[in-house]
Amino acid sequence: MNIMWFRQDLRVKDNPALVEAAIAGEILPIYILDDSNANEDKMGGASRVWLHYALADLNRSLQGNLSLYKGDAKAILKQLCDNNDITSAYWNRCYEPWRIRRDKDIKQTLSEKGVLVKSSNASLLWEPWQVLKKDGTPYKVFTPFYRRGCLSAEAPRTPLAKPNKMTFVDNKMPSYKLEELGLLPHIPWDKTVIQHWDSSEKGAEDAMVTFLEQGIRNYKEGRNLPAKANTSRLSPYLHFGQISPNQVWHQSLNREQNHHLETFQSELAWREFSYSLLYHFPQLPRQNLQGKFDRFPWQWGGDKLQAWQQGKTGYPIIDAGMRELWQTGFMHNRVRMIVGSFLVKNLLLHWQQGEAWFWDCLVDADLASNSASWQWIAGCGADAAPYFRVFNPVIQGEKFDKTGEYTRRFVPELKDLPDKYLFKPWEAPTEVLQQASVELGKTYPMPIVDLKTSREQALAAFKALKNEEPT
DNA sequence: TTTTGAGTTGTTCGA
DNA sequence: GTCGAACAACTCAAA
Repeated sequence: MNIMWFRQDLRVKDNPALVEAAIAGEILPIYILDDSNANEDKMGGASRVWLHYALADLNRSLQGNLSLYKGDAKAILKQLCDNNDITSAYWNRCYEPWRIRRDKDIKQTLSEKGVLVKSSNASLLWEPWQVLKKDGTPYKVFTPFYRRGCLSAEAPRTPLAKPNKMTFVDNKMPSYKLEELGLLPHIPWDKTVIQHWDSSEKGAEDAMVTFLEQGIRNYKEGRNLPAKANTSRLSPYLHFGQISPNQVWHQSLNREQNHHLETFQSELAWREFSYSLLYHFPQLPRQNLQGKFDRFPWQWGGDKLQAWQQGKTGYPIIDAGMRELWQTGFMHNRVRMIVGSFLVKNLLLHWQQGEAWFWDCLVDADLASNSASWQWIAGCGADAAPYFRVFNPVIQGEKFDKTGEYTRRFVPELKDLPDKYLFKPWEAPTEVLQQASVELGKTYPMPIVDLKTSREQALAAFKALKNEEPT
């Protein structure tokens, strides 16, 4: 019999390893919650909730045959082989540094036991080792990575169908019930998050179809407007592999090409770029990619970090974003940039604290995308924004949430403020505040930093960094 | 090796 | 209100 080890590929359609296992013969499908090898990259709270429902859905697709385990993957796989007559094991590749290390070790161990091991690519359009510059080194700038590296490489494979026949066998080794994995929190905050989503494979396909039929129509501009449904919202499904980038890529290529579709395709390529960075620079989640930023005077902890996390900074667009994150496990991309810039450049807090908070709160938390994006906004990453690019939360709010629909949705205590003052309530005349039942410092906080002075502080710190002698 | 052109997402200031 | 320049050079990629 053949082990099909599900990991970040929780789907039955377009699953190369599952296809291989089905061809090989009888399948023993398993999932292992491996916290013991993840160390500081252990899955966050929101991701665990998503995973819980994704596993339930996958198990249904496999007619209840998915065996669940938790613990060290190598030990569990060895036991599985000892308890069953295993001839081969199939899985799809993961790219987090700890998983690469672990899987390499497991592959060797199983091979030594006489088990045939085969891994496939199910989650990237191009393998990170495949897209390199002519001199064999990895790209550090997105545009040439995508245009020359990706688009001139071999086209991504076309999606595979669900295996038309899957034969399952009895697993002789006892496994866990889904509830016993302990993925759901003790305090039931998960209900409010998960009600915003259909975290199934079908939900992924529905989201893709809805997006490609509706949201894409005005994607290029609309994707910046957090009140609009112009973004794909596919990120959690892509992270857990409930849909593959190949399915999305080919569905998008099947349509008449225009600049909206091209913009969306390049967003899929940003995901690839993040994975390439993580693969070639495995220190990405923990170290500044540009070493000189090690001397940047970023701070750690304190009241301001807490205010940011709780959505109580006194800047409405920031607070709306942070509350969207807390309530739904998601934040619109434009707002992620605004809150990120604010944390790093106005509060002067280290980007790793933002990364850690997102990691815990996002249902789409992804080591590659999360760390590459935080380094980008902090200015210390690959292809990073110039240091003088500091987002102004008032202007950004006025520009991208003109009608205030998004901000009022998540900061309802300001819903009666007129548009003119919605993004800067501290400038509103007393009678306007009274009329809107807003009492600054009571019903809504005063700004925790001054935009002008904090901006100047950040610019000065960046400038000092530049002028310092290299160590 | 040297040269050349280009680089996701912004803000402010002054004309 | 609108528009262009300044912000600061630097690194990357490719010819």
